[in-house]
Amino acid sequence: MATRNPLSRDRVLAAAVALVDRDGLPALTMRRLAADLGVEAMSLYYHLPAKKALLDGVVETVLSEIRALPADGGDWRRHLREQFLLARRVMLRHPWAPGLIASSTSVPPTVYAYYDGIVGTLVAAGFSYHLAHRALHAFGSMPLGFAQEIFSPAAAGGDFEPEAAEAELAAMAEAMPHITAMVASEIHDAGEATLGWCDSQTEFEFTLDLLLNGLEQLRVAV
Amino acid sequence: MATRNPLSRDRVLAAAVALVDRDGLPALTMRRLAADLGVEAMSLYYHLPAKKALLDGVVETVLSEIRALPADGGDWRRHLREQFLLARRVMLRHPWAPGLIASSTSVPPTVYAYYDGIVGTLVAAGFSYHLAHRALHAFGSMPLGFAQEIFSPAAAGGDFEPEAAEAELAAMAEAMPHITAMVASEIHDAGEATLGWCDSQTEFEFTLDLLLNGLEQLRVAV
DNA sequence: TGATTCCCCCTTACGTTGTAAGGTGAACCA
DNA sequence: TGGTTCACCTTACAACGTAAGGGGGAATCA
Repeated sequence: MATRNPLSRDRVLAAAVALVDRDGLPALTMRRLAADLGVEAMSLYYHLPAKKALLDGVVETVLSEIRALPADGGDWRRHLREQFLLARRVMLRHPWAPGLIASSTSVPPTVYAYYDGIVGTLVAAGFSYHLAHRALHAFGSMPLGFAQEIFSPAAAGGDFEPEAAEAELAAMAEAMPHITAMVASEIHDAGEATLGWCDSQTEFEFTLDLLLNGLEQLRVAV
Repeated sequence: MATRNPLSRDRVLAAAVALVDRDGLPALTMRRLAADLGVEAMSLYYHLPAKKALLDGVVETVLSEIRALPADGGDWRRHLREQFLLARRVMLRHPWAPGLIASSTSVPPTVYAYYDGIVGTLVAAGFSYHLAHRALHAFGSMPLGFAQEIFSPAAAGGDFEPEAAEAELAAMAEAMPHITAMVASEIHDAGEATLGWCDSQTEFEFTLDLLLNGLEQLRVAV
């Protein structure tokens, strides 16, 4: 029956990513992953030393989808903007990845090389190493395509009005008048293309431009 | 002996926070927590429905340490800056909390009230609701006292040179020349008060001011 | 006072998890 | 041909969260 195709670290990791994409992160157990590969759980340990290594490998696999844009001579802001938005599309394909990346302790080596390119872009644009360093920290996780926000799209936005009774809603409005007014104002002004009331793509780009423009001002101020 | 002091949700949560502060998040199991309280594991289920509720409660307990500053009439930037730095001190007391908060799905109600005060500060300073909304997203997790960065203090910074062989270090320098130069430059310029080469307090304040100043410009531009 | 109820904690047990220890057959190399 | 190595398997264990139900002491009610 078919060819005798032995496992490999890469095949295991690819299957793991596919599994998590399909059934979510909690579904990634050694036994289920092995079953997907037509194998017993302990067989995975020949290719990976432990579950932690599996998770690290999954992170590494997802991050490898982020390709570094070649340096063009143009505006550094435009370049990094495109780079980060490109990374963001990778994260949208694997919505569970930001959480996993944030919880993983070590940073894979490929990420260092990736960040090196960003620093290169900055210094080529006239940034001092000192300011480039600050900029890296200020970007936070944006170079990898996500901003770690407290209000996840699922938690906020959708759940605001649906299942709340009218009395609760009134109490809520009294307890937090400003947020209530803000939501009302935003819903009123929205109207057109916005999907819900929190377009994470728009928020991402807004924050990104805020940082890029702020850094540009610091750059020329020297 | 002593007095017959029954458990309560609050006592359980307080013990849980103490346990995690002492032994780390993975040590928080129902059995260990019960043992700390001189009780059997299943007894906890009388006060909490499940482990998830325990974790939510722990998050809630930590966040309750963050007190909202009373609104003063002064500069909004100064006010929010103090507020966020005050929140940061809470997180420094519980370094595991950011990770737990980020991984928790729902946002406790107290946080909504807290964010309401921030929106109030912004609109009182002349922000439109629209811009205040954007600002909230841009702040990310800073109102709670932390910025989710990829390079954790433990991962980067310290581990850069200690255990690397000279050959590896040279290869690393070749593979990522910009970061290498940046580190060298920063170490050279540091000298004085900075602890290591990544003062997270300084980075936090830098990013915070970058956002505050950028938002101020957008505010007056309208 | 005696009976009942409720509160608070306990014992036992189950399924699932990651993984240590060691076995097994095929392929390969001497 | 006999040993070594590879790739996978079987078995087993400790620790996890938690479902099910028991028990005893205090409070409440007749």
